Amino acid sequence: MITNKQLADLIFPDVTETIDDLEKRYPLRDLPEGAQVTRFAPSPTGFLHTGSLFTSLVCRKVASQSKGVFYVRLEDTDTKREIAGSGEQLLDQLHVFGIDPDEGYLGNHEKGNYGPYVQSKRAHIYKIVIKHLLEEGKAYPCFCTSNDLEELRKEQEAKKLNPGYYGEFAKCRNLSNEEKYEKIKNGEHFVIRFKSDGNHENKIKVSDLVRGEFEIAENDQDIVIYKSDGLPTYHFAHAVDDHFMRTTTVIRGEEWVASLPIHVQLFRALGWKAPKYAHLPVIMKVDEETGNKRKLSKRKDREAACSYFIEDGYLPQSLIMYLMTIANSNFEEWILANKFEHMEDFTFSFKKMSLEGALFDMGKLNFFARELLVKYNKDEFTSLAYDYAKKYNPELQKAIEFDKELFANIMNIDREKANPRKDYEKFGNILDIIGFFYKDRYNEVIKEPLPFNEKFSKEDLIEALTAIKNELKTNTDEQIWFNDLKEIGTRLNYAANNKDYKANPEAYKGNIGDLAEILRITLTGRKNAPNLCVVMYLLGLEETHSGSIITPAGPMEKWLNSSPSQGDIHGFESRWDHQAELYTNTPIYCDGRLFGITLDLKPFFERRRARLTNVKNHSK
RNA sequence: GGUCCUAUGGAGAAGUGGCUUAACUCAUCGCCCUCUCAAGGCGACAUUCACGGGUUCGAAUCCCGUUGGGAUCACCA
Repeated sequence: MITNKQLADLIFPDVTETIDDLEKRYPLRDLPEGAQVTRFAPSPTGFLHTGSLFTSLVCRKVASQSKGVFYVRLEDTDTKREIAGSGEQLLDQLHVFGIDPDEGYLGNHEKGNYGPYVQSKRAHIYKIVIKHLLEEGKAYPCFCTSNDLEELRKEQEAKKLNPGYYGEFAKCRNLSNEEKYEKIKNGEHFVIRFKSDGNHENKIKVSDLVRGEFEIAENDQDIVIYKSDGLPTYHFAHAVDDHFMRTTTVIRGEEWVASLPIHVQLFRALGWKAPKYAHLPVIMKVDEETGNKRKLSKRKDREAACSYFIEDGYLPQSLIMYLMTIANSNFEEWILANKFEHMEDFTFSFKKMSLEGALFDMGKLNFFARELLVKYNKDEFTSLAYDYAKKYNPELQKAIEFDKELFANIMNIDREKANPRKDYEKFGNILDIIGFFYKDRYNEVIKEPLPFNEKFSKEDLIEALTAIKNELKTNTDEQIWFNDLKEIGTRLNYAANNKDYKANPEAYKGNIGDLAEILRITLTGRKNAPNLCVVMYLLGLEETHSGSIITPAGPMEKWLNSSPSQGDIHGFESRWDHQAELYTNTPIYCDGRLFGITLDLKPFFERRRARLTNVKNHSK
């Protein structure tokens, strides 16, 4: 007659310690009343997922505000999926987002008295507990092969029964100790299963910090707790680790709700008090193919990886702020009232968390990101942008290094003032916005057809630009500059103010805004660009062509004197397709410059340095 | 398919039986301001809370059913 003890000794001959030893080695934590011990337990299988960042944010917050402990545990029991080095990376990324654990696995080292914090290094601990379970007859070795299990599943499917290893289907459960002993002696591969005493018909009450109480069927599956590779499965490791690491609050993704009965059962069988659970909703996105919501997917969605936001030049804090609005519905009002500052003072509550997974909202992220970025002065902003560019964006780095002061001045347009512009949400697309300042990016800027208002004919545009070219002078004084523009406008019959124009639109060609827009589009290639007066100054256009702003080179002159309807002068296709009814196939796009205007910026860039300082902002 | 969760506008949501002719934020649109672009100010955007029943003097709020969405059913976590 083989006893459980003998069987356990056969399987784990080296394990001599007991659960009591472990209890002593990992004593209860000495923490103030109400302190929560939370943990983030990632697998080293890749980069930090946005959902994981969300979870760890909540963990960090809950621990901090209760004066508890937040630690990281590496769950590396799946050796097949493990990606070398990703554990360290995970920690680095958390740090970038300002989430630093108090304890646990910290990448290059461990900290704390409840370790090891890497599961593969805890194998001996799991064995102690499993041996105990074996001795108590609450666990047993199972010799079924994957083929056996596959057949079992097919049989169950045919009979329309719940699939799995349970009750009468749990063949190895009924093996005698002699049989088990024999098989092990013979070197048969085995796993260890937990012997479930649950009944699928029974409902148990479970409680969740965000969902409240609900009922769920008892677990009747004899789940694997010890794999043939000698490592535990998640369920078992969770029970053991969170018990001995003295976790008070398990915060994890919603996908774990379904296995809660297993965990509850495990804790009960071990005679341990289960932690509190909080299952967080998953961040979703609408799938473009199906139109349905689905979990943010690392493979399909770039925003699923936290690194994307960093590489695109978002301030980490903006993502954190956005995630917090998902975490607590009252956060948004709070942070608005607090002018986007000191978000660490916000009190998080599980009750204010929505149960449904929110759709990731890029627009809202951008909103927070702009509000955050607008707080920096030009030098802070420039240095942040430069730090980013050096790491992730060589193009931007080149632009900044070309002339750092110029860059700072561009960034300063309408910045250091009461109601600053909010042009930038991230550093990654800055060049798309201000590329026109840089000569070597100019062709990029005018790649698309320029968005001139269709109400103006080509003749109107020529007239306006020619006048501007000849008469408008760059000025650091916005008032003078604009008066000049108005004068030109008035002469060409553009209403000097909007009221006049609105009162009698027929009497005018357009209003001064239209004229400014024509100039803006010509200079910048866009309908909205920073303050034009400053733009002109920074472009250094005043030094060319005896004070005129636009330098017409050969093609322009040629074109201005040619008839608009003749054929393809320079071999470029028409860029005016949107005005097809007027100018179909009219070749007015010359030498890579729209409208035949060659903005030959070279001299400006060569001579700019001297004039870069002292740019006035004339907004009140 | 079984089990669990869930359902308020384009998005995030407040709302727990009468205070709601449904807060607030983002987005969108409009107006105002203005000397352009912004910024700012103001306003519009769910006569209705997935649908169908019921309870009630009264329901977005409670109950039942239907439908939709999500999660989960591994020697993965």
